Amino acid sequence: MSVALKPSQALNLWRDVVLNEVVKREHDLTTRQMAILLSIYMDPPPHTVRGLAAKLNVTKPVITRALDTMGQMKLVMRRRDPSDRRNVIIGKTVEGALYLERFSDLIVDKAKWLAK
Amino acid sequence: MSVALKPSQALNLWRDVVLNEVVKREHDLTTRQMAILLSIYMDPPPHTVRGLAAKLNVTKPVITRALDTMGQMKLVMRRRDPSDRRNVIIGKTVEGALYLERFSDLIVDKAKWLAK
DNA sequence: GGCTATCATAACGGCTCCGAAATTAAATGT
DNA sequence: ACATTTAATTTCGGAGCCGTTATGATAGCC
Repeated sequence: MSVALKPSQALNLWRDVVLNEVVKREHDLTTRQMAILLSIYMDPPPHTVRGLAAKLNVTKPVITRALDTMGQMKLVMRRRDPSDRRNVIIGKTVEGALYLERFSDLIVDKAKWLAK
Repeated sequence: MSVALKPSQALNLWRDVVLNEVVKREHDLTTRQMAILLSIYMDPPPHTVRGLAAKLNVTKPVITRALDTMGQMKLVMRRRDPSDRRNVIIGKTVEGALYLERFSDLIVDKAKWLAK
């Protein structure tokens, strides 16, 4: 099953959601940070700095710094990989899950009213 | 008619699109710039600095600077309002329309494969 | 043990954005 | 005509993110 969406509906949806995020100013994540956050929560684990950097096509310090920022916001968690202590395993948090839950509700709600 | 979308589909859609934009690195717009751009192209004109600032709940310099940046990218256009020369009327460009057309195609395409 | 490779982070300089306050220009009121 | 109001911009100091390069710590190989 697929989700049918017309071009103008897509742009209106994007405008509604982005506008809502800007006005709300809750966490003020950059596009890269959002991509990292969604990858962590929606892609199968484990997630490492190296893996995320490769996926996003950015350098590793970009990931490290984004994790610093989002870690302070409690949206993600870091811990050392016990089996190879060079690696850092990136994990979810309750706050992060709640944030994305609210975010998805917003998208679903805006989508509902698109072609009304 | 409405667009049915489940929470996990919404987040997967967002991840796909945002990831694509990050990897592509075409214009690298901030969230605020994207909100401004989409408002200009999807909301009924006329658009002014003051109006956009009020809509996004930001100060006017934020709008002025975003228009500087996106003007250099040829995504938007500025001209004085002839009937009240204090106002600046913000308009669309061919490049901006093409950019958003490609962007909407991306969203539509990603949406198509969501629940496959 | 010692060499090399790998992973993440820290340090550095550069760029862009931010909000607040000051400035310029145009319209309006008296 | 002149003071006030309104719109947009410029200026200023500060904060955050960027990529490159250097550093530290762990693992694997001989």
